[in-house]
Amino acid sequence: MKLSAKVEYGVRAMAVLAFYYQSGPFPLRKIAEQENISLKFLEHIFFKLRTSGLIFSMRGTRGGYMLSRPPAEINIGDIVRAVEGPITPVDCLSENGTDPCCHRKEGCLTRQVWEKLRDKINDVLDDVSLYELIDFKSTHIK
Amino acid sequence: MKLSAKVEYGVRAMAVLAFYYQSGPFPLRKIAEQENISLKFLEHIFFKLRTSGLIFSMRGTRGGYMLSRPPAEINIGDIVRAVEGPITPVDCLSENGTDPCCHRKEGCLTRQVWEKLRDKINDVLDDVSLYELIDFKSTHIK
DNA sequence: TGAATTCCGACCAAACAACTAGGGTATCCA
DNA sequence: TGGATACCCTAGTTGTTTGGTCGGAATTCA
Repeated sequence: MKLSAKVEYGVRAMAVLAFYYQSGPFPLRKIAEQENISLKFLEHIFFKLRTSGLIFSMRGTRGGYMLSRPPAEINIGDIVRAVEGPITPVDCLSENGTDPCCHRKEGCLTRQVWEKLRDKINDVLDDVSLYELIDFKSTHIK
Repeated sequence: MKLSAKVEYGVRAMAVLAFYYQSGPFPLRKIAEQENISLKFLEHIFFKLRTSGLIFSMRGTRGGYMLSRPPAEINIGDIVRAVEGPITPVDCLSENGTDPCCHRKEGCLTRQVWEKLRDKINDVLDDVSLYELIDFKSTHIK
């Protein structure tokens, strides 16, 4: 029941982008330095974030990444799902019906528990936006 | 963000024990057959369930396992934590303070999100007891 | 005794996670 | 135009976890 390091890094990196939103494209190298994350590793994460449409990129000497929506419109759940894929506490809930547990949708006793769990996890993660994250920072740190 | 197969098996096996509660010790081999789980693998799982105090065992020819409390007093969260250990969405939340994220408890922006996530997961899992699981079965299947 | 059962430690193979390496390509600016 | 910078892509490496097996010892009961 763990999130991966990729997700942690992804969220922290996106928080940086949120903080510098409206300052033009922000280079990955700086994020890597600020957050002490391997640049090469971050590249992989940002590939997923970009193909998920959460950010866009600009190449060249003054290039970098930018959020494609305002921080208030990007929530943690978006980032988690972009980096890790859809949240499925047990394989039984994913759509490829190749597992023996789910022959009978009615008969799987535990299924409804896992469904509720999945929904609640999504709820929590979708309830916090990047804006709230950096707003907390501004209030308590700066 | 996945539960392990151990947890799935553990919950299903505990549901069987709940169903045969008050019928004396129930042998692991029968559970393995009913639920189509490797007996040897189940042994590992039941070691954890036993040392966590959720079940007790009786050796010998008519031995087996029994719930140590009524089904209504054992919830899914108990089983998950017994088999997988405490739920910690990110390592940052576990108590060994060896990670770089948590020098400053106040400054970790994302920490409160993960804390809320952890709490909600526990809430969902603690909200369903074995009794409710097998009661659902009795109502809809039998 | 012998069969059925729990208990216990070691072992193993495959998958996964967390990086790392290194080059390729596009773009920008001077 | 040319070099600097940044993004893009493939693949390998290393260590841990997961899921599972094996063999055997201890215990109980008929």
